[in-house]
This record gives sequence, C-alpha cells and structure tokens, in this order.
Amino acid sequence: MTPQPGSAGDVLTLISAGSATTRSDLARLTGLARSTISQRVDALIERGLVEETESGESTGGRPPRQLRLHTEDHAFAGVDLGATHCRVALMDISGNVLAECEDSLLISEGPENVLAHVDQRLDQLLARARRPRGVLRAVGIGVPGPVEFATGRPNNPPIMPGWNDYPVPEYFGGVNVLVDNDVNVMALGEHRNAFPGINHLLFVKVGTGIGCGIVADGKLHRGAQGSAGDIGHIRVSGHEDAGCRCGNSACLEAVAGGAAIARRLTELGLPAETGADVVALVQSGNTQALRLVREAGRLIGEVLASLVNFFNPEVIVIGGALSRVHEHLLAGIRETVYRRSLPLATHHLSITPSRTGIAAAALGAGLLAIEHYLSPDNINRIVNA
Amino acid sequence: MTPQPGSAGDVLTLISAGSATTRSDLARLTGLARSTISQRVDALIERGLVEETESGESTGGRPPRQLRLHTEDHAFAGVDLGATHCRVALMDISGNVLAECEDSLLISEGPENVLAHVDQRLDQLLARARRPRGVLRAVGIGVPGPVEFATGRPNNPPIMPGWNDYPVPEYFGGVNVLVDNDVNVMALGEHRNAFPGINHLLFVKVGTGIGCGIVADGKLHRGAQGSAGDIGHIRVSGHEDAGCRCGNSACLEAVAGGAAIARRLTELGLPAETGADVVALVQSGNTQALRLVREAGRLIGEVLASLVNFFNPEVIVIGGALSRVHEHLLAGIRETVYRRSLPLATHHLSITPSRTGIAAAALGAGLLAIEHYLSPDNINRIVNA
DNA sequence: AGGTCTTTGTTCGATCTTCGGCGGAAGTTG
DNA sequence: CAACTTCCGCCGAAGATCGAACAAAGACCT
Repeated sequence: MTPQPGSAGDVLTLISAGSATTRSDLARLTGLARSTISQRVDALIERGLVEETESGESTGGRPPRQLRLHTEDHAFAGVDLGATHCRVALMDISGNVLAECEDSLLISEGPENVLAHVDQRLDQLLARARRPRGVLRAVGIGVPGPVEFATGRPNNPPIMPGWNDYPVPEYFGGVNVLVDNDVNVMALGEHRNAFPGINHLLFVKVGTGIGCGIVADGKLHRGAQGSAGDIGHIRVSGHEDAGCRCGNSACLEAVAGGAAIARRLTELGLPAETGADVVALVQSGNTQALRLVREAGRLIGEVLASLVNFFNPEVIVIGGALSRVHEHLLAGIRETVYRRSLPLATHHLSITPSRTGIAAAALGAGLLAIEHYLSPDNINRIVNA
Repeated sequence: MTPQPGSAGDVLTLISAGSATTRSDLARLTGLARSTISQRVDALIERGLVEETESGESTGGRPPRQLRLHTEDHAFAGVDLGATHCRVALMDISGNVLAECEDSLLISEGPENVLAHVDQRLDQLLARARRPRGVLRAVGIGVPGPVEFATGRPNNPPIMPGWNDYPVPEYFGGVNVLVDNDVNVMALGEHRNAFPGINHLLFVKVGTGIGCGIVADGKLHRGAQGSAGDIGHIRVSGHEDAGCRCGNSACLEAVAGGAAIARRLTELGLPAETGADVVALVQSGNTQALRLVREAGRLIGEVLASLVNFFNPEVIVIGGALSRVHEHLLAGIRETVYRRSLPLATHHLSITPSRTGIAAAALGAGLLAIEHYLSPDNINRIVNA
C-alpha cells in the first residue's frame, strides 16, 4: 500500500510546481508505478488540465515527453482594488499574465459600481486574449480592508463605504471568487514570484497607510478574524501627540505612513498630499523629504524589530508606494531592526525591496485563484466527476 | 476512487482525536466501507495500537464496540527542564499522566549530568507505573533556550552553559527524542489541554524572563531559526534606562520580568530576588509589589497589543511563575491590550490565565512526543512494517 | 415471552486499482 | 548500424476495496 501520495490532484500539483515535467519524474517522486502515472496523466490530459509538448532532452535513451499545464482552456483573473485604482490581470493556469489593465476607480463608489467595472474589464481582457468567457475558472480579488475570507465579505472596512458585509462572490454568479485583503495578496504574489522556497516571510506595504501580509509555513496567515497583519496601528514610542484616524495616538501609520509624511512636509512649507508627492520630492533630491522618509523607516523598523523577535521570518519585503524610494526607507528600517532584534533572529534575515513591484497585488490575487483551483481536492473533484 | 482519507494512520488519528470511537463512526467519517474499516482496525489492534472496550450504548440496534488507543503497551515521557528544576511526566498514549516527579536540578550542570538525571527519573517512573523500559516510544523535552528543532540541538542558549549544539537526542540511543523550547511546549500543552478547538493562540510565560509560544493553525510556529516567540527583548517605550542582559535597553523582560520586579522591590527596601519572592510579597498583600506587578502587566500588555494587531489570535494565555498572581497581572494586560489593539482583533479575543498551570510544560513535551508517534506517516510505517 | 426492527460487525465473491514485466518506440553512443 | 538506454503503452497478476448477505446483539412492540 502506498503511504498516500498518488491522487490525480497530487500529480497535478507536482506538475504545476515544476517539480516534475515528465512521467518518469512523477513516478520517481510519487513512488507509483510508471503505468499508474500514465493513467493519471491520461485522465488529466482528457480533462484538459495537462498537455504534452515536444519531446525533451534525451539523457541517453528515448527522450521523455514533456508535460505542462494546459494553458489554453483555463484562465484566471487577479483583481487589485485600491482606494483609487483598479488593476486586473488575466492569467493562464501557469500564472503567466495574458493581459492586464489598470485605471482609476474609486472604491468608494460602492460594490455594485466597482464590480460592474471589474466585470467589464474582465470581458475586455478575455477578448484581447481571444478566450471565451467560459474558460475563466476563478477570480481572486484584493481589497483595501479586512475581509472574512471564508465568505468573501468585507468586514467593517474603514475606507470602503457601502462594502460592509457585501457578498462579493455572489456578484459573479458561477465563477469561483476569492476575496482577501490587498496586503495579503501582495504578500502571496511576492512570495510565489520572488521567494518560493522561503517558509516564513513578511510583506510590508508602506503607502498611505501601513500594513503587513504574513506568510507562515508557505501559507497566508490571516488570523482569527482575518485582521492579522494590521500593523499600521501598532504604537511607536515618543509620538504621543500624533493622533490617528483609528482614535488612538502614536500609531505607526500616523507617524510613518505616506499621508503622515506628506502632512509633515506640508507643515514645513513643502506642499504634499499623498505618498506619491512624497516620492516625487525625494526623487527631486529634497533633503527634508529624504530625512523624513528615513525617519519613517526607523519608526517602521522599530515595529518590525518587535515582529522579527516574535515571528522570526526569513525575509521581510518592503513594498507599497513609498518603496519607490526604498534606499532611504530601507536604510532606516535595517538600521533599527538589526540594532533592536535578537542576533539569532537577524542572522539569516534579509530585508529587501519588493521585486514584484506594482503588479504584486493583481498577481497575488490571481495566484490565490489559481492555487484554489489547482488544490488537490478540487482537482480530484474535477477528474472524478 | 476515494479522495484520500483512508490509511491506517488516518484511522488512528480519528480515534486518538476522539472524533470516532466506533467502527461505524470511522466508516461515516472516512467514507470507506465498513468492511474496509474493520480491516484497518484489525491491523491496528494486532499492532497493539488500539483496543476494544466494553460495548457502548445502543442507539436502537446492536451496540457498537468502543475503540480506544491501547494504553498498556505504549508510554511516552514529557520532560520540563528549567533553569533550576526538572519535571518529568510519564504518559500513556492517550496523554494521561501515569506518574510524574519533580526535583531541583541546575541546568548549568551541563547536558551529560542533566540527561543522566532525566534518564534515571525515567526509569523510576516506569518502575512506579510497572512498565518495562521497552514500552517507552518517544520522549519530548522542553529546555529554557532556543533549539534547532529538527536536530534537537540547543542553539546558543544564554542560560544553559555547555549545552550549545549538544545533540540531545543521541543521548537516549534508540528512543525518539524531540527537543523544543520550554515556552513552545507549554503553549502546546495549554492548547491541547484547555483550548483544543482554537486555531490561533499565544501562550505568554511570565517568569524570571518573558517568552511566548505561538500556536498558528493548530500547530507550533517556530520561525526560521526556531527563535520565534522571543518577546522578552521587545522594546517598551519610556524605559530607556533599564539595561538588559542582552545588551540592549528597555527590553520588556528588563522592566516587567520577575527578576526586574524583584530588583525594583529590593531598591524600595523590600528584599526580593526571584519571581517567587515577588509572588509571595503580592500574596502577603504588599501594595508596592502589587503596584509593580500591575505595572508590569501594563507593559506586557503594550507589547501584546502590538502582537494582537499583527497576529490576531483568538486566545492569549498567561502562564509562568508570576501568573500565580494573575488577577493583578491580567488586569494590567487586559487594560492595555483592549485600549491599544484594534476592535476587530479584540472583539473575540480572550485573555485568560493558564488552566494547565505548573504541569503545562511537561505535559506539552509529552504531547509533542505522542503526536510525533501518532502522526499518520509514522503509524503507516509501523503498520506496514 | 416472542417476534420484529435497527444497528453493528464479519465473511466472501465481484470489481476496481495498482503493479511490474514485456515489447515496441525513439533516441544516444561507439 | 548495432548495442545500449530511456520512455511509454499493454496486459495479466496481485492486491485493495466494495457491497451484499448473513450473523450478532440489543430495543421495542404486542
């Protein structure tokens, strides 16, 4: 009796992860007989999940037929909804982006309007990629607020008026829809794209506000209420005067977020409103702005130092609008983290800017959808249907 | 084809978790045929892992034969090594304590001496429970310092001279030995014993120092270097003058740990050395001590407030020596956490004293061993051998 | 008390999976 | 171009699982 690794879903997982590209690989990895593997692969091919490509390199004998996910008959979408933008990426089953688009969109216009816009963009992208609507298997959506992941309903989001408890998945009828916090999907995108082998990773988004996506043991940690990673309202010392929109004072976000820096710059006579304005000032070489960004980095670093001791990640990725000036932000963060965290925890810790950049959220949202669809359970359901 | 849940290991897991106590239960839960289940159960009985007890209650038909883990032929031990004590619990396969003992033992005497002592105690406990040494299947050990869990080697532990990189499991020859940080095993013990249904839990140990065990998704989170949960050296605001043994200042442990409180009391003319002295003073009604404990609670609460925002646990358990005066400690902690954490995260959060108490560490260490032994993979290995 | 009903557990043949050897296919190497 | 290697499909054998039939053990009704 085999110890367990053998279902069609497991086989597909190995193919999709790139662990195996041939039938022989699969036999070696699963321990199943070659004939059994062939049978599984046949079933997957018949369902349109896997395809054979040209023969690969010979290693001295008959060259193996390469296997890969069938990219034609399946499409997925990742949707990145921000306070003022909407970015949609259409992806194939391997996670490659087929088409994408971005435009301005106020999330405050409410779920009906926003989701109608998303739906329209989905149609456009599908048309551009010349795929019928029917191949769209699942959609992942990242939204700027807390979500009850299991039901896809926003949970008292502060900047999404009208969205509270709105059943987002129902809007799209049959298609599988997964809704998550934007920082979570960014963390997922960054992890899968740039750090696939890392077990424990933190993705810190520094934009108008500050949030953090947590990858623990390769999976997103959402916490009990789905509010994990909300580090923007952690208190930092020495800033009791800084009031925060949450009602408390000295919140990290209220002293080191893009909006807070912009306000400080305005007070100094340098008009700035958003994180983008701050970035522009820094890039223009303004030393005041530079100093404030670096100081913000120190404050963020102070909080991260605590979290490093607590969570002991292998990698911390800094993303979000302000990471465009990451040299200065990172300098402050690194300085503080390496000073205030324990040596054991920092010894192998690396703190880097996002390698995935602006696309991380849409990508991560799409990957959320793809991984859901490719989960062994779901694949077994499809194959045995 | 069954979607997967069927191996002997899976069946045993259901029995050990209490999810199923009869063959019919197993058939219902796994979806396998009754005859298949009987076959699996027979194999488990033959290997001495499961036993039948008297018939249970009839529900209108033939009463089912009850199944449970076979308690006679298997024993496990949990060892709680502190700086100055050694506690050993001998447990059966269901996690019941068969015999236990505790005595003073300086961990600073080095691994050879300490482990010889443990080994001797194991023999005594086995004799007391009238079991031959051969039934001891696995041993879990909690030690007061960081450990590389995979190898069971202490990793530069500050208060365990001579233990660095010592291969603890090798000392016991054939028996399976799992070594982990003491706070981790306490968290495990508390979780399994008092909060089995909870997914995300923090166990905070307030003793001489301060540490935290993390249960995420029902499993221990150890972090990249196994140093996760080391919250004793998180910085707290407004105490820059308090130097810590780690070389930094304003560490939580340096201002709110038992040793720190004792020192402050001594400065106030109330001689105290250890956390136990502090507890004694509080219990004698000393208001200075009471005030300091409550203030320590506030400082711990400040750190926990950050961690609640970040990790979003369902339960925080307070344990360790100082939790003997938990009313005062908890008052300070709750006060600060509920003030400084986000409502979404605190809404369903409960902060409670340890229900498992002094035995949590030895219990948790034993459970670590038992769960390792009962893991489906290991059971399948045993049954198919 | 005795018959009927319900639920449990076992036995056993039928069916479905998986295994592994064989032979053909498709390359490489000398 | 012959020998070798690796890959892949085919097929009979071995093994696992199922489900029907039957026996066991108690509840329930008359």
